[in-house]
Amino acid sequence: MGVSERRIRERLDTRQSILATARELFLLKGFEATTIRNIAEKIEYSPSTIYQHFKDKNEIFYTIHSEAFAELVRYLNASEMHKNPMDQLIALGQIYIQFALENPELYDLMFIMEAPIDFLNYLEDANWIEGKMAFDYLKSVIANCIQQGLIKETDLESLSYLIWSTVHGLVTISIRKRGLKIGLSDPDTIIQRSFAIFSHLLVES
Amino acid sequence: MGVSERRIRERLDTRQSILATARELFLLKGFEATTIRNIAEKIEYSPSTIYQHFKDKNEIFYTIHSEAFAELVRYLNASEMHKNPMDQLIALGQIYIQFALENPELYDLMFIMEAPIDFLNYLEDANWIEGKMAFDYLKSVIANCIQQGLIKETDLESLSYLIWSTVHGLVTISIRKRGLKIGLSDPDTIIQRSFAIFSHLLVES
DNA sequence: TTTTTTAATGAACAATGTTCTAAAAAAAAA
DNA sequence: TTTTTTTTTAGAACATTGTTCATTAAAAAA
Repeated sequence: MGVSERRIRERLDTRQSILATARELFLLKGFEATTIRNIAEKIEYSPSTIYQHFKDKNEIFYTIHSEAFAELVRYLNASEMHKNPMDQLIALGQIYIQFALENPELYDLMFIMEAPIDFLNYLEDANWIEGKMAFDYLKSVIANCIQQGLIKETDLESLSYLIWSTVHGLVTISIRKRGLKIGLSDPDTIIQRSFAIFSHLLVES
Repeated sequence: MGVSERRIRERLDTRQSILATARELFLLKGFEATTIRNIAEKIEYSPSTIYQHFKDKNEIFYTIHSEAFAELVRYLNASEMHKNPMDQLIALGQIYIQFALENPELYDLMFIMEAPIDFLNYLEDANWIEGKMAFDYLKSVIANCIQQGLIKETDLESLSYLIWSTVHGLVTISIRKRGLKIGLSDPDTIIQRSFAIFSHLLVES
């Protein structure tokens, strides 16, 4: 009897349409401005139906957040064209910045907003697997650099965290509008220029 | 007639009590959980009264945000005990990190949250003077380092932005809880360890 | 056909920021 | 002192929000 299979499929379909609509509205109007009723209206269901698929609003956006990591990984994969791990590391940083600036709302969801990550606290023993995997990948590339003597050996974890923090800081100042109205000579290129300096610091160490 | 003076004084008093209460509740419960009605109840006025002193909720918290910069400056002043500008620069970074970790909600208001800074967009030709002044101060210290040959000469603006971004990134990953549940060996010291590496990169460049 | 399980809804709740009109209080004028 | 004007405060109201819950509709199983 394929009847229960169909029902499962249908259930998954509405779940997917909830997510797709939530994502669309979120990218268009932001997290707070995207309401459950907005989503419900667009998929032609009542608001209550959404709560049969997701515990609350945070869970919806945590799910989108997770899917966004697949997108980031697609971006980051382009770095593997470089054989030299130092080149790859720098490419990784540039691509990370590119992703953040091209998808500021998604980046927000992934690395800045509290709401989606608070959902993790609701689960017990929940690890942030998407973040952990991305960070582990960064660590592995840096480990290669150290192994080949391209970077002076230091604590791998600290150095990785530093590099992540630096690119994260560069893009979040911009995303949260703290770089504007501060008297920069050329606000549009400041991130690239700063990252270039950081790259030199790393290479020449 | 000191009557109008008294009225002005009284008006300022209630304004101050609004701010003090808003700040108190904000530090206790956060921005969203601090409601206009909360504040009104605590100062024993009706909610509408608050709107005679502030345009909206964002303006209240923009004001608190501005006052918080005075607190940050108090912290940063301690760096002037160092005569060597390189020592001062590193102290500056450490103090900045200390301020952020000791006052995460204030830091949030100052450098992460959109709401208070969106208030600036409401004004025309408004500059973010608090942020600009702090950034200019950082630039001046770095300029001293370059002048004394302690840092290889590069673009002052980019380097300043890089250093700010790095410490900003270090603390915001922590404040927005992205450093947890990522498998760090010692999450409590990762910021210090990473900043130490960054300091070495700067000194040895 | 009847029973049982599942899905979906609509109404309702409590809370929010904000506005607007009416009342109260205070100051100024008569 | 009484009246008028101005300022201050309050209270009700509005439109929204996330979320819940009892009820209805639909589908599947018996």
